[in-house]
Amino acid sequence: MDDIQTPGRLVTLTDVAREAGVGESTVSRVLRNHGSYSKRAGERVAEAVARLGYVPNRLAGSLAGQGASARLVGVVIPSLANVVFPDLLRGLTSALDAASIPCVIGVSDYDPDREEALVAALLSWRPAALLLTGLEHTPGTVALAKAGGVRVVEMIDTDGEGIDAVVGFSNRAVGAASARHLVARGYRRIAYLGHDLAVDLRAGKRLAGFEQTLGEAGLTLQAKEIRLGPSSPAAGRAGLEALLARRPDLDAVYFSNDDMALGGYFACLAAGLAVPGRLALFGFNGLDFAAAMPQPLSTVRTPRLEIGRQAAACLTGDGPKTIDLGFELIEGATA
Amino acid sequence: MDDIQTPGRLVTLTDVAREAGVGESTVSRVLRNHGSYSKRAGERVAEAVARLGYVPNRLAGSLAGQGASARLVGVVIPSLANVVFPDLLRGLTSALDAASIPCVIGVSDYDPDREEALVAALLSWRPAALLLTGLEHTPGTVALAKAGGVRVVEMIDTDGEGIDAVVGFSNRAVGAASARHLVARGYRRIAYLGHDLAVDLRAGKRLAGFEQTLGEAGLTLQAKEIRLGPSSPAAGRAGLEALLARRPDLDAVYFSNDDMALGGYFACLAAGLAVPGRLALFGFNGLDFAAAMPQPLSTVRTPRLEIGRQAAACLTGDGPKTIDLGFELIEGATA
DNA sequence: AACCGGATTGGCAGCGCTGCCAAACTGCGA
DNA sequence: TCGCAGTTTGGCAGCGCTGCCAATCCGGTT
Repeated sequence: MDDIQTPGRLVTLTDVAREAGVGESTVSRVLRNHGSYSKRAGERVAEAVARLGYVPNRLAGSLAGQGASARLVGVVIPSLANVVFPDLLRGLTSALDAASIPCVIGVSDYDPDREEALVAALLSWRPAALLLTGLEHTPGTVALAKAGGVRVVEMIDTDGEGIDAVVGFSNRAVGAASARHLVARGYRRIAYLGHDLAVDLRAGKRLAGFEQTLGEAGLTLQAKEIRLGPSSPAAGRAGLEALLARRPDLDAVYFSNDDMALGGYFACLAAGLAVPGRLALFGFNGLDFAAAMPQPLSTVRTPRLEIGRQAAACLTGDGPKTIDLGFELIEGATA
Repeated sequence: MDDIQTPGRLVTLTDVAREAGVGESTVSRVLRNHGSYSKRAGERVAEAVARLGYVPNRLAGSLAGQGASARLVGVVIPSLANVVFPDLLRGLTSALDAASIPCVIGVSDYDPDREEALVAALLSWRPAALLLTGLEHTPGTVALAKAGGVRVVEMIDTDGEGIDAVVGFSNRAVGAASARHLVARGYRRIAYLGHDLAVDLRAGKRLAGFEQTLGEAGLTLQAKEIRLGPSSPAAGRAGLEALLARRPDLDAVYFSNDDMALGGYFACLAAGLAVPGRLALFGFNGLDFAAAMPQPLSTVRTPRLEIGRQAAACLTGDGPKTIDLGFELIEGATA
């Protein structure tokens, strides 16, 4: 009865077996509820576990188990600063928690090389699956992902070829729908206000779809304002002020996302510009605040949580390779 | 020269050793750059690794290594819906990435029992450290954390006793400072508008500090409006409308956070109430948008990223047990 | 030519667990 | 009483890696 644990030594399955007076295999069977064991054995093991405060070592378990892959998934996202990605994680974890599979996360800061490094690092934990953001990766990332022998799911973007499974929506289509909406409402002198496109490729795809549709309607983008750095209301406000100083005749602005649009709305409020009478505003994402604004923001709601959930669902079973979850245009009152 | 891998079998260190024509130990030494090896050995191993596309198995590495603890940290946060927690993770990952230590995350949904389950699950991966949110945990969580033999850091809140290390600020002090500000500005008929306090204990602590300071100034809270569910601009807007319907004579409202305050601001805009002339608004957190509003929001900026960074710093070395990072009151223009 | 200290190297046990197998046990009919 | 099929059990190899140790190598000495 040596209850005092040496600080460094944690309780092992062998300890539990000795304490319960059964074999190691029996303990293992009981703990995983796998294979058959007597009621008596189950009770003795449960008691011993409680008495010893045993916490299984999943490193060892995963190593020994078949396939040798751990019951955890690796997730690489470009940023945590943009609500979109926490929302994605939210959908993911809500679905994964049920199976008590934790996420190991890596943040790439929109840097493809960093993403590659993170993928290598995450694969070294032998995850059951790898979840990436977007479809654009370095050749090295693709090679690693393919050689890793794990299910790979690319989230958010469906405009292109995926490695394995893809869950998201078409950013091009979002841009196109946004343009159609503005054109239908009679706006003609339209500008774009966005954050850094070189790093946020999906925003670039939306803009491409937007411009193409504008072109098909015989219109051209009147101006394009790109603010360096991440998207934010502050960038949106400053950007809109700069844009209007350059082109006071604009009648509508398409923003790279709702954060930028909120800043634009603030700029209009501060300058006393009527929205949408004097200037129409159109966002992207359908964030919470958009509906609470004095004039609900015209935007496109993206199925962020649902993407996370479906991505989790992809991990088990072999559903379809590409799931397009679509999006919803919210008319709002700003455009 | 059997380059074709059987799908199921991944390249192991032994394969690399054979390919490079050296011993396993040498490969291990080269890969970890630990111990001494010749330049020639280093090159041969590097070539073999590249040729085979070897990705080390950290499950095995951690199991075999001394201490048997994995180079990853477990993080439990209550939610991903509130920007605060992604910000925390942001600070954490930015500091941890340098050491290429990934985070395994668990989301408790503000449920202490769920937190306990997550702690047990995370500990089974033998993380190098465990990061929790707040100071209130079930006895089981505390017992697990203490028995886990890992460094435990509790983030955000310093109002109480921690298990091991604590990094954050005093929520009571935030509430007190906010109250002092409103009182000094001459507001007397002050109300509180918050989200569910039973689950967000830190908001409760702020309110306690707020009410106490109000009392010391001879004032009482005129009304308290609690909206069920998570904080959001929509809840803030609806809440303020309800509050004003009940008590039209209020001259200031203290919000549980900036999201709620933004909703309140929208409500004022929509109702044509002058801010702060007719009604003053005071928030909490100092989010990005607060500074971009037509009238910058009066609020308290919390060091969220810094908490994450300092928490990461706590993991290595034994700094002080409690780090109070303070906060900054932003005067703004809404109170 | 024999010697020496340090740098470099490979073999192998063992981390904690699981999967496999054979042994032991059970109840029941012959 | 014995045998049999099914259930329950424990022993042990081995997952891929690291840490330890002893063996080997190297360059310069005596």
